[in-house]
Amino acid sequence: MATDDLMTRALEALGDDGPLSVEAIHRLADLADLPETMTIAEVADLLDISPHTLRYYERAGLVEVARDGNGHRVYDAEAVRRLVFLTRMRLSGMPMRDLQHYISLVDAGGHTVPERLDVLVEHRDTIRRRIRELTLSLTAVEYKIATYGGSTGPDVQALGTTTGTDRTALLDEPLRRALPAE
Amino acid sequence: MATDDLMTRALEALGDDGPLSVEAIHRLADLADLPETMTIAEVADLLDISPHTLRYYERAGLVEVARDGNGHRVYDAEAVRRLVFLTRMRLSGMPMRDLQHYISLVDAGGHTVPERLDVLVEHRDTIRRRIRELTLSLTAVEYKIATYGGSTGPDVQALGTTTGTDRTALLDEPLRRALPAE
DNA sequence: TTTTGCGTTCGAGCGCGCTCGAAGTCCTAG
DNA sequence: CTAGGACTTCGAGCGCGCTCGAACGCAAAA
Repeated sequence: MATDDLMTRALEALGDDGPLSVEAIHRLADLADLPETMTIAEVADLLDISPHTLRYYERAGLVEVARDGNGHRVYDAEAVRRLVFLTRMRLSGMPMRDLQHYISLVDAGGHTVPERLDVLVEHRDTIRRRIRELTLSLTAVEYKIATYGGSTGPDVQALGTTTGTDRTALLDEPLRRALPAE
Repeated sequence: MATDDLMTRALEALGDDGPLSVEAIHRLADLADLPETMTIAEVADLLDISPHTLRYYERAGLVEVARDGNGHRVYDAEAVRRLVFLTRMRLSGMPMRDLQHYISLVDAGGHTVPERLDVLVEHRDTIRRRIRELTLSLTAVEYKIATYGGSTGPDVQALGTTTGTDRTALLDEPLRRALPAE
């Protein structure tokens, strides 16, 4: 049930639009059939990050990667899955530090599950806060665009008198109006 | 009408919750009655940034601030409004560079309005993309929390076999399931 | 055989957005 | 008269997350 909720939300998130989401879908769909092993270039390509970054993550202790006869990295499916996770977390704004902490918990064994949950829950809340902030900003920017663009429209009235020079340019009335006091 | 939409969305954004939004409301409400002039400490307080940062923004050419007899900064209402805008933009992730560009357009006069609109529209799209990304990440994290936490629940079945060691710890099946291949 | 290309390690460097410290000025309270 | 505190300028430093370059190794293609 909770699961259904999540699925629904995920689908909603993709609802309208664009190339970015399509890529995302592909990435995720491909997770189903990962090759046994991959080269650094392949993984970099899959995750859309540079080989440099992959080496950096390894140096940072986020993942261990075996070498072949030539000393080249060989990423097995588990390493790739971990990197998918790490990349997603980075993208969602989790700092390297926290990721290192989390990974150290994972590597420490199953008894750290509760602590891992704490980390995840905290991060979840951080993401939620961020989304709220961005939604607010988005509203402000959209309002500004609307009042700028529709100079002929009725919205302009809402801004009050214009002083000839660019007083409306940075005006922040939008949210003052959009958000009733309290 | 478009305006009503925006108001609605803004209110929705505040719907559930917390202290952060409450602060936001206060900040915005206060915009209505700004004092004629303010000191750096007052502005810093209002915007919840440090005096250091305010000086930095000035050095960066984002705002001009007059001095009093003692060489102390005196922020007039317009400067404060601009700083409110700037702070909001920074919070929403607009880089200093873009802000500098935007401000240079504002200072260049009214004929740059179309170009300013371009900047705003682009930033709006950036924010939207970011929100989508975060929403996706949020779903993933929530799913992981759900499957971790409800170890006794039915959700665990969805994860497939556990291999004793921590294979599920970083498993990314959530989105593979949540997002049908397409 | 030489070149091309993909990989390796190591350490340094960079871009961003602050953040801080030093040294000085000025006003006010005790 | 002195001490405290809030301010000034200036330049340096920092934390983050990469990003890059140098010098090298190996292997398949020309």
